Amino acid sequence: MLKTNDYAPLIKNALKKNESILFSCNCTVHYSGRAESFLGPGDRIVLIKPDNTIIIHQPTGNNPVNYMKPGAAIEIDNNDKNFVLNCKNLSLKEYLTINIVRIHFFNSHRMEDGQTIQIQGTEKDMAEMIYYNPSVIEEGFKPLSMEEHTKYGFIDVFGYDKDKTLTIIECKRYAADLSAVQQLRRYVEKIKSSKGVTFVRGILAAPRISSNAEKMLNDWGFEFKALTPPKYLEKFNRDQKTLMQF
Amino acid sequence: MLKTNDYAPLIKNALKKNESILFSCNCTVHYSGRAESFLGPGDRIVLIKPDNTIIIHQPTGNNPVNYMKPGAAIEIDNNDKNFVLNCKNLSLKEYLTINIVRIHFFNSHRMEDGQTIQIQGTEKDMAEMIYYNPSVIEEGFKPLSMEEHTKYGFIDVFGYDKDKTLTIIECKRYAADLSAVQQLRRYVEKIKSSKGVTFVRGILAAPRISSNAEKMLNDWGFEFKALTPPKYLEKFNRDQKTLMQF
DNA sequence: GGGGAGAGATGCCGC
DNA sequence: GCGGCATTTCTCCCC
Repeated sequence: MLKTNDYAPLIKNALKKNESILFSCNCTVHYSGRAESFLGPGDRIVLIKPDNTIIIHQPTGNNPVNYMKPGAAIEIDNNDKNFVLNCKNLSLKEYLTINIVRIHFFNSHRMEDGQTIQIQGTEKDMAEMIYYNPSVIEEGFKPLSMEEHTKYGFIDVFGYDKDKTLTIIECKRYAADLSAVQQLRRYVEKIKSSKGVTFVRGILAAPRISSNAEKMLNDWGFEFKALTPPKYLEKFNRDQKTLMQF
Repeated sequence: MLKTNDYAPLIKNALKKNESILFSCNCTVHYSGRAESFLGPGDRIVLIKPDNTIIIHQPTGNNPVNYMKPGAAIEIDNNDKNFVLNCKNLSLKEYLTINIVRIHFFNSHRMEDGQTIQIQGTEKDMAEMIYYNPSVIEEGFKPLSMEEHTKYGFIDVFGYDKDKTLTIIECKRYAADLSAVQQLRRYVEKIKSSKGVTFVRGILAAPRISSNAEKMLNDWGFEFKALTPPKYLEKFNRDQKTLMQF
């Protein structure tokens, strides 16, 4: 049975060998950086990755209670009284201190993973759907550009309607809120002033829109188009549903 | 040496006993819900909490590559060919499938933790600092309310300046951007129309402001006040700095 | 549950 | 590094 202090060389060795370190312990945690935080004593799971990411989880909840972004320097301050992990990110001016009382279990091992996650159903997928199938907005809509990073902002879809009126479409993959309306308003105003035209159509495309946002949208003369981001894996999804007997 | 399939009863037993489960495995992951995702084969760490949170980490990066929020139902589909964790959250219509090829290590244990993290240096701390020390904004400023949820919106600080002009202060703990200016603009316009006054001062208080945001702020006749959120633990921070020999 | 807004937001891309 | 913006954002709070 290892004593808490005995884990120091294990951690040092694992860090040197670029292993992932996983342990459970009773500890307190201090953080100082963009904000300040303190977490009193309790059992937590600590994950240290080969890129020196540090993630601390309590036994409930989706999010880590404390963490350090990749690239932290990790020092072990180990003596008869204390077992402390001092983590610093000098460029971000962030400091994390884990005071470890007892380690419940410890593991370190090398991980091999070259995969990148593939995600679909994003806002960009929505913009592409509109660009290649402009009739989902309305008949006669002719897109000119998509995902354009101009000095006027990042405009999702930009084109002319059947009456050759300049039209800006802002996509949201989730329910559109007040800030989405204001984003659209910002783009419309910038395009109006830069092109020197008095009217530009603004369309907010999203699965739905909040009541207050819809009111503001109408006040500003913009339009809402109900549209859901495409999920190309839906075939898989249906298969899964069969498999999992939903 | 356990075979991959042998872990099924271990997981079932740990779930029943409300233990936290930690394992490392080679797996593929499918997600379907708000979006769709697929992650090809590789080594990952899987954390399953007693509240049925599921978190999957790759060997690099701060954020989990896949996850399910607390409350997921977990089923084990285990036979000679496959070892699969099927996770569903019916109310959120989210589904996560982990196809496990090999388990590298496994641990489950009970965790005790009743602590809540204490954080300081938030936007609310900024608003309180202004409310109780209004001279940090300017001499003569008299705050009337703080953190007020009115039908006009959530206004950080609201009061009168030395000339008895209605003044709205929007706080940001980080660099103020375009959306912060538009948020202030929204509040000012709402208060103007609801109070029937022609002029309301708008002040954006933040550590700094982006160049474009400052331009928009000036265009709309608002003001910027450089202000940093207070960090009450700074004494601790200084001690830490000494301890850690920065 | 919806709506609004903060967060130690994080992460990505473009300049 | 800054800026602008999406995110399976997450979380909290109020109505």
